[in-house]
Amino acid sequence: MPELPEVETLRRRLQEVLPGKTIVQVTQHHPKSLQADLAWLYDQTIKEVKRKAKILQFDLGPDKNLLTHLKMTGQLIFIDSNQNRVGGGHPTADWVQNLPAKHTRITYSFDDGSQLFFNDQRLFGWMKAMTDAEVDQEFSKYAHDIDQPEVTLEYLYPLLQRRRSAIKVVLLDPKVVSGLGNIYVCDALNLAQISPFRPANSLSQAEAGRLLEASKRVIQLGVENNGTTFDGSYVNIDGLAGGYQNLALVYAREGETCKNCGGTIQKEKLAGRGTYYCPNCQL
DNA sequence: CTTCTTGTTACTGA
DNA sequence: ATCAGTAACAAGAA
Repeated sequence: MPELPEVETLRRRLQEVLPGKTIVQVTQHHPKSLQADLAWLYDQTIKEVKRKAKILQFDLGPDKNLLTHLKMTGQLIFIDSNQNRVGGGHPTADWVQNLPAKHTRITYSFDDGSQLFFNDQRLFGWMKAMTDAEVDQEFSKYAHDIDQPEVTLEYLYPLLQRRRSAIKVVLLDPKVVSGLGNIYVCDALNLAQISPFRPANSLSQAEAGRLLEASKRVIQLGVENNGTTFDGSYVNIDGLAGGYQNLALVYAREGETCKNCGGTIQKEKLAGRGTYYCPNCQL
Protein backbone atom coordinates (compact mmCIF):
# COMPACT_ATOMS: atom_id res chain seq x y z
CA MET A 1 0.00 0.00 0.00
CA PRO A 2 1.62 3.19 -1.11
CA GLU A 3 2.57 5.66 1.60
CA LEU A 4 4.91 8.63 1.31
CA PRO A 5 8.10 6.60 0.59
CA GLU A 6 6.43 4.52 -2.11
CA VAL A 7 4.85 7.53 -3.81
CA GLU A 8 8.09 9.50 -3.56
CA THR A 9 9.98 6.57 -5.11
CA LEU A 10 7.51 6.58 -7.99
CA ARG A 11 7.83 10.35 -8.34
CA ARG A 12 11.60 10.20 -8.67
CA ARG A 13 11.50 7.57 -11.39
CA LEU A 14 8.64 9.26 -13.22
CA GLN A 15 10.52 12.55 -13.11
CA GLU A 16 13.42 10.75 -14.82
CA VAL A 17 11.36 9.39 -17.69
CA LEU A 18 8.26 11.52 -18.27
CA PRO A 19 9.22 15.21 -18.70
CA GLY A 20 9.10 16.20 -22.35
CA LYS A 21 6.72 13.45 -23.36
CA THR A 22 3.46 14.46 -25.02
CA ILE A 23 0.20 12.61 -24.45
CA VAL A 24 -1.15 11.38 -27.78
CA GLN A 25 -3.70 8.85 -26.61
CA VAL A 26 -5.60 7.99 -23.44
CA THR A 27 -7.59 4.78 -23.14
CA GLN A 28 -10.03 4.35 -20.29
CA HIS A 29 -10.48 0.68 -19.52
CA HIS A 30 -12.71 1.55 -16.56
CA PRO A 31 -14.80 4.71 -16.28
CA LYS A 32 -14.30 5.22 -12.56
CA SER A 33 -10.52 5.60 -12.53
CA LEU A 34 -10.10 8.79 -14.57
CA GLN A 35 -12.11 11.96 -14.28
CA ALA A 36 -11.04 14.10 -17.20
CA ASP A 37 -12.04 15.47 -20.55
CA LEU A 38 -9.74 13.43 -22.75
CA ALA A 39 -9.52 16.17 -25.36
CA TRP A 40 -8.22 18.43 -22.60
CA LEU A 41 -5.31 16.03 -22.08
CA TYR A 42 -4.35 15.41 -25.68
CA ASP A 43 -1.19 17.08 -27.00
CA GLN A 44 -0.22 18.14 -23.50
CA THR A 45 3.44 17.75 -22.62
CA ILE A 46 4.50 16.67 -19.16
CA LYS A 47 6.70 19.33 -17.62
CA GLU A 48 7.37 17.95 -14.17
CA VAL A 49 6.22 15.27 -11.73
CA LYS A 50 5.57 16.55 -8.21
CA ARG A 51 4.17 15.07 -5.01
CA LYS A 52 2.15 16.24 -2.04
CA ALA A 53 1.24 13.72 0.66
CA LYS A 54 0.43 10.50 -1.24
CA ILE A 55 -0.70 12.35 -4.35
CA LEU A 56 1.33 12.61 -7.54
CA GLN A 57 0.96 15.70 -9.71
CA PHE A 58 1.83 15.64 -13.38
CA ASP A 59 2.39 19.27 -14.32
CA LEU A 60 1.23 19.69 -17.91
CA GLY A 61 2.12 23.35 -18.18
CA PRO A 62 -0.07 26.43 -17.99
CA ASP A 63 -3.01 25.66 -15.71
CA LYS A 64 -3.24 21.98 -16.58
CA ASN A 65 -2.43 19.11 -14.27
CA LEU A 66 -3.13 15.45 -13.89
CA LEU A 67 -3.32 14.22 -10.30
CA THR A 68 -3.35 10.66 -9.05
CA HIS A 69 -3.92 8.97 -5.71
CA LEU A 70 -3.10 5.27 -5.75
CA LYS A 71 -5.00 4.51 -2.53
CA MET A 72 -4.36 0.84 -1.68
CA THR A 73 -3.83 -1.06 -4.89
CA GLY A 74 -2.92 1.55 -7.48
CA GLN A 75 0.19 1.00 -9.59
CA LEU A 76 1.94 3.00 -12.29
CA ILE A 77 3.92 0.93 -14.77
CA PHE A 78 6.03 2.53 -17.49
CA ILE A 79 7.15 0.89 -20.70
CA ASP A 80 9.56 2.81 -22.89
CA SER A 81 9.50 3.26 -26.65
CA ASN A 82 11.30 -0.06 -27.13
CA GLN A 83 8.62 -1.83 -25.11
CA ASN A 84 11.14 -2.37 -22.35
CA ARG A 85 10.91 -1.53 -18.71
CA VAL A 86 13.35 1.24 -18.05
CA GLY A 87 16.10 0.15 -15.71
CA GLY A 88 15.93 -3.52 -16.69
CA GLY A 89 13.26 -4.49 -14.22
CA HIS A 90 12.36 -8.04 -13.48
CA PRO A 91 8.69 -8.38 -14.33
CA THR A 92 7.27 -11.22 -12.34
CA ALA A 93 3.55 -10.94 -12.90
CA ASP A 94 1.05 -10.44 -15.64
CA TRP A 95 0.28 -6.91 -14.50
CA VAL A 96 3.86 -6.00 -15.29
CA GLN A 97 4.49 -8.30 -18.22
CA ASN A 98 1.40 -8.19 -20.40
CA LEU A 99 -0.10 -4.74 -20.46
CA PRO A 100 -2.78 -3.65 -20.44
CA ALA A 101 -3.61 -6.35 -17.90
CA LYS A 102 -6.79 -7.41 -16.16
CA HIS A 103 -6.63 -4.57 -13.66
CA THR A 104 -5.24 -1.89 -15.96
CA ARG A 105 -7.72 0.99 -15.74
CA ILE A 106 -6.05 3.65 -17.90
CA THR A 107 -3.40 3.56 -20.61
CA TYR A 108 -1.49 6.71 -21.57
CA SER A 109 0.44 6.65 -24.83
CA PHE A 110 3.11 9.24 -25.54
CA ASP A 111 4.49 10.72 -28.73
CA ASP A 112 7.66 8.61 -28.66
CA GLY A 113 5.75 5.32 -28.36
CA SER A 114 6.24 4.90 -24.63
CA GLN A 115 3.27 4.12 -22.39
CA LEU A 116 2.18 4.60 -18.81
CA PHE A 117 -0.32 2.16 -17.31
CA PHE A 118 -2.49 2.80 -14.28
CA ASN A 119 -3.39 -0.49 -12.63
CA ASP A 120 -5.82 -0.59 -9.73
CA GLN A 121 -7.38 -3.85 -8.67
CA ARG A 122 -9.84 -2.39 -6.20
CA LEU A 123 -10.80 0.84 -7.95
CA PHE A 124 -10.28 3.12 -4.95
CA GLY A 125 -7.47 5.01 -6.64
CA TRP A 126 -8.13 7.89 -9.00
CA MET A 127 -6.67 10.15 -11.62
CA LYS A 128 -8.18 13.60 -12.19
CA ALA A 129 -7.47 16.47 -14.54
CA MET A 130 -7.27 19.74 -12.63
CA THR A 131 -6.50 23.41 -13.08
CA ASP A 132 -3.85 24.98 -10.85
CA ALA A 133 -6.59 26.37 -8.57
CA GLU A 134 -8.19 22.95 -8.27
CA VAL A 135 -4.81 21.46 -7.38
CA ASP A 136 -4.35 24.06 -4.65
CA GLN A 137 -7.79 23.24 -3.31
CA GLU A 138 -7.07 19.51 -3.34
CA PHE A 139 -3.72 19.92 -1.60
CA SER A 140 -5.21 22.27 1.00
CA LYS A 141 -7.09 19.28 2.42
CA TYR A 142 -3.78 17.82 3.59
CA ALA A 143 -1.48 18.86 6.40
CA HIS A 144 2.27 19.22 5.85
CA ASP A 145 4.17 16.09 4.91
CA ILE A 146 5.82 14.38 7.86
CA ASP A 147 9.28 14.85 6.29
CA GLN A 148 8.88 18.60 5.87
CA PRO A 149 10.60 21.08 8.21
CA GLU A 150 7.26 22.67 9.06
CA VAL A 151 6.37 19.58 11.07
CA THR A 152 8.05 20.38 14.36
CA LEU A 153 7.30 19.48 17.95
CA GLU A 154 5.87 22.99 18.35
CA TYR A 155 3.42 22.14 15.57
CA LEU A 156 2.59 18.58 16.56
CA TYR A 157 2.42 18.58 20.35
CA PRO A 158 -0.54 20.97 20.70
CA LEU A 159 -2.47 18.90 18.17
CA LEU A 160 -1.82 15.73 20.16
CA GLN A 161 -2.85 17.41 23.40
CA ARG A 162 -6.37 18.07 22.23
CA ARG A 163 -7.07 14.62 20.83
CA ARG A 164 -8.20 11.74 23.01
CA SER A 165 -8.05 9.12 20.24
CA ALA A 166 -5.31 6.54 20.12
CA ILE A 167 -1.99 8.08 19.08
CA LYS A 168 -1.79 5.76 16.08
CA VAL A 169 -5.12 7.00 14.76
CA VAL A 170 -4.07 10.64 15.15
CA LEU A 171 -0.80 10.08 13.30
CA LEU A 172 -2.73 8.50 10.44
CA ASP A 173 -5.01 11.55 10.14
CA PRO A 174 -3.87 13.43 7.03
CA LYS A 175 -5.21 16.64 8.52
CA VAL A 176 -2.58 16.31 11.26
CA VAL A 177 0.39 15.10 9.20
CA SER A 178 0.54 13.65 5.69
CA GLY A 179 2.46 10.72 4.38
CA LEU A 180 2.20 8.16 7.15
CA GLY A 181 0.24 4.98 6.56
CA ASN A 182 -0.19 1.76 8.45
CA ILE A 183 3.29 0.36 7.80
CA TYR A 184 5.38 3.36 8.80
CA VAL A 185 3.17 4.45 11.67
CA CYS A 186 3.47 1.02 13.30
CA ASP A 187 7.24 1.09 12.90
CA ALA A 188 7.57 4.67 14.13
CA LEU A 189 5.66 3.83 17.32
CA ASN A 190 7.95 0.85 17.91
CA LEU A 191 11.07 2.92 17.31
CA ALA A 192 9.80 5.51 19.78
CA GLN A 193 8.71 2.75 22.19
CA ILE A 194 5.20 4.13 22.53
CA SER A 195 2.06 2.01 22.53
CA PRO A 196 -0.25 2.64 19.57
CA PHE A 197 -3.21 2.48 21.95
CA ARG A 198 -2.16 5.41 24.15
CA PRO A 199 -4.53 8.37 23.98
CA ALA A 200 -2.74 11.09 22.03
CA ASN A 201 -3.19 13.55 24.86
CA SER A 202 -1.47 11.23 27.32
CA LEU A 203 1.89 11.67 25.63
CA SER A 204 4.40 13.90 27.38
CA GLN A 205 6.22 16.50 25.34
CA ALA A 206 9.34 14.34 25.48
CA GLU A 207 7.44 11.33 24.18
CA ALA A 208 5.89 13.40 21.40
CA GLY A 209 9.38 14.55 20.47
CA ARG A 210 10.65 10.99 20.37
CA LEU A 211 7.70 9.93 18.25
CA LEU A 212 8.16 12.81 15.82
CA GLU A 213 11.83 12.01 15.33
CA ALA A 214 11.05 8.30 14.95
CA SER A 215 8.37 9.06 12.35
CA LYS A 216 10.72 11.18 10.28
CA ARG A 217 13.45 8.56 10.61
CA VAL A 218 11.26 5.68 9.51
CA ILE A 219 9.91 7.65 6.54
CA GLN A 220 13.46 8.58 5.55
CA LEU A 221 14.51 4.92 5.72
CA GLY A 222 11.51 4.03 3.59
CA VAL A 223 12.48 6.56 0.93
CA GLU A 224 16.13 5.47 0.97
CA ASN A 225 15.04 1.87 0.42
CA ASN A 226 12.55 2.62 -2.36
CA GLY A 227 9.51 1.85 -0.27
CA THR A 228 7.91 -1.34 0.97
CA THR A 229 6.67 -4.23 -1.14
CA PHE A 230 4.46 -6.98 0.27
CA ASP A 231 2.95 -9.52 -2.10
CA GLY A 232 4.01 -7.44 -5.06
CA SER A 233 1.23 -4.93 -4.38
CA TYR A 234 3.47 -1.92 -4.56
CA VAL A 235 6.15 -1.86 -7.25
CA ASN A 236 8.13 0.90 -8.89
CA ILE A 237 7.33 1.91 -12.47
CA ASP A 238 9.72 -0.77 -13.75
CA GLY A 239 7.98 -3.49 -11.76
CA LEU A 240 10.75 -3.55 -9.17
CA ALA A 241 10.06 -4.19 -5.49
CA GLY A 242 11.13 -1.88 -2.70
CA GLY A 243 13.42 -2.89 0.14
CA TYR A 244 11.98 -1.55 3.39
CA GLN A 245 10.06 -4.75 4.13
CA ASN A 246 13.43 -6.30 5.01
CA LEU A 247 14.03 -3.59 7.59
CA ALA A 248 10.53 -3.42 9.06
CA LEU A 249 10.55 -3.24 12.84
CA VAL A 250 7.10 -4.61 13.57
CA TYR A 251 4.87 -4.37 10.50
CA ALA A 252 3.81 -7.81 9.23
CA ARG A 253 6.05 -9.44 11.85
CA GLU A 254 3.42 -10.94 14.15
CA GLY A 255 4.95 -13.59 16.40
CA GLU A 256 8.49 -12.57 15.49
CA THR A 257 11.08 -11.00 17.75
CA CYS A 258 11.12 -7.29 18.51
CA LYS A 259 14.42 -5.91 17.22
CA ASN A 260 14.53 -3.48 20.11
CA CYS A 261 13.89 -5.63 23.18
CA GLY A 262 13.52 -9.23 22.07
CA GLY A 263 9.84 -9.35 22.97
CA THR A 264 7.22 -11.02 20.80
CA ILE A 265 5.40 -8.80 18.32
CA GLN A 266 1.64 -8.91 18.53
CA LYS A 267 -1.08 -7.96 16.11
CA GLU A 268 -4.31 -6.38 17.25
CA LYS A 269 -7.05 -4.32 15.72
CA LEU A 270 -7.20 -0.63 16.31
CA ALA A 271 -9.86 1.46 14.62
CA GLY A 272 -10.48 -1.45 12.29
CA ARG A 273 -6.88 -1.64 11.14
CA GLY A 274 -4.25 -4.27 11.74
CA THR A 275 -1.81 -2.93 14.29
CA TYR A 276 1.58 -4.49 14.98
CA TYR A 277 3.45 -3.64 18.16
CA CYS A 278 5.65 -5.00 20.90
CA PRO A 279 3.77 -5.11 24.20
CA ASN A 280 7.05 -5.52 26.06
CA CYS A 281 8.78 -2.27 25.13
CA GLN A 282 6.04 -0.07 23.70
CA LEU A 283 4.51 1.56 26.75
C1' DC B 1 -20.37 -18.76 3.15
C1' DT B 2 -17.74 -15.28 6.34
C1' DT B 3 -13.90 -12.54 7.37
C1' DC B 4 -10.03 -9.89 6.34
C1' DT B 5 -7.36 -6.33 3.76
C1' DT B 6 -6.26 -0.41 3.51
C1' DG B 7 -6.50 5.52 2.56
C1' DT B 8 -9.67 8.53 2.95
C1' DT B 9 -14.21 10.38 3.37
C1' DA B 10 -19.05 10.27 4.75
C1' DC B 11 -21.94 9.64 8.14
C1' DT B 12 -23.74 9.16 12.95
C1' DG B 13 -24.18 10.24 17.61
C1' DA B 14 -22.59 12.73 21.52
C1' DA C 1 -19.44 23.35 16.36
C1' DT C 2 -16.24 19.96 17.30
C1' DC C 3 -14.75 15.36 18.29
C1' DA C 4 -14.85 10.23 18.31
C1' DG C 5 -16.07 6.12 16.33
C1' DT C 6 -17.85 3.38 12.58
C1' DA C 7 -19.31 2.36 7.82
C1' DA C 8 -18.39 2.62 3.20
C1' DC C 9 -15.93 2.22 -0.99
C1' DA C 10 -14.20 -2.68 -4.20
C1' DA C 11 -12.47 -6.97 -5.22
C1' DG C 12 -10.09 -10.90 -4.13
C1' DA C 13 -7.70 -14.11 -0.90
C1' DA C 14 -8.11 -17.32 2.80
